[in-house]
Amino acid sequence: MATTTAAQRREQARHAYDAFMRDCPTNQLLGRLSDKWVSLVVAALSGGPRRYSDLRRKIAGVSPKMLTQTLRTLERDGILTRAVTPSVPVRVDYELTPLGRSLAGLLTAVKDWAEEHIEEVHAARERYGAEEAAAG
Amino acid sequence: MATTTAAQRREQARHAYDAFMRDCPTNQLLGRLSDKWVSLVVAALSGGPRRYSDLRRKIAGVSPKMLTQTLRTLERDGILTRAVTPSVPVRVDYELTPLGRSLAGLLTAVKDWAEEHIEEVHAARERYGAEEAAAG
DNA sequence: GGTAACTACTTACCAGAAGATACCAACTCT
DNA sequence: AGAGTTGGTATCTTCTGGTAAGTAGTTACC
Repeated sequence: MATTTAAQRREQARHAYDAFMRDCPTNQLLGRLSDKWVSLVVAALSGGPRRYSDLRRKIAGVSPKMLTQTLRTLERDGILTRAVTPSVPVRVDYELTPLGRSLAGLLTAVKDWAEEHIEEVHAARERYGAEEAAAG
Repeated sequence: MATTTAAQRREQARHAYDAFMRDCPTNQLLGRLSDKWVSLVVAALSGGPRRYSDLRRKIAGVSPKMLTQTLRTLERDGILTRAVTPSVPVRVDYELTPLGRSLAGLLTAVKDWAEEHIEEVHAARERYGAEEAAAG
């Protein structure tokens, strides 16, 4: 009976690592995931594969440097795949892996939260500013 | 019949804003939420109110500068409240607002994902490194 | 009475990361 | 021949985050 189910192993993993610890590798991983460009790239790819220039147009304001950098680290971490088609001109497609798709739901949820609650946040900022002025 | 339900207004809000746009305020908000310290602070407070030094101990490796900065912006944005008790020595409690609690679930989900999938990410990095060496 | 400790910060400094911009090579289209 | 497409580098400047030290107000200790 030395069998361990996938659920048990997941439960073990949850307790073996703690992102609150500075030297825990999950702390570093959380730092990578907590990135605006990561959120936007993963959200953009959640609808299906996209090309480099396609992502550049979709994610307004991203510089080629940051887009390439973000895509490379996400590829390295197994979140997405990079497929080069040696046509003319060359064509590069990016697509989420199953691992990436499991993450996409969570990151798009945060993005959607921002879109849904921006007005409450703005209202809070105005209240904060008013209190500051009254107190100052 | 000019009535609009809360659900309808939420739906409108979802379409009025687009975090992919550089100049959309939600893009900026997403940038604030996509922060390691924000994730850790909100996750730490999701279990109930905590004091400053309590947070400092819980979130290993955070500097007083970043902790204060993070707490101030989250207070300004209506995610948490700051309550000063003028005892001796002074005591400051931080607590999530209802808005903050609605966000906490999403951010702790990302943190939990990191803890659960760190080994898959490590495996992907090793594969990537091996391919690089073979190709290089 | 001096000084060490506790609280919750603030400030100054600097390395490294992020961002904007320009440029590249290869090819097609007009 | 000149402009436009592709998927990026290279470079320069600005900004952010980490480190380390200082601050204020009170109390406990010797």
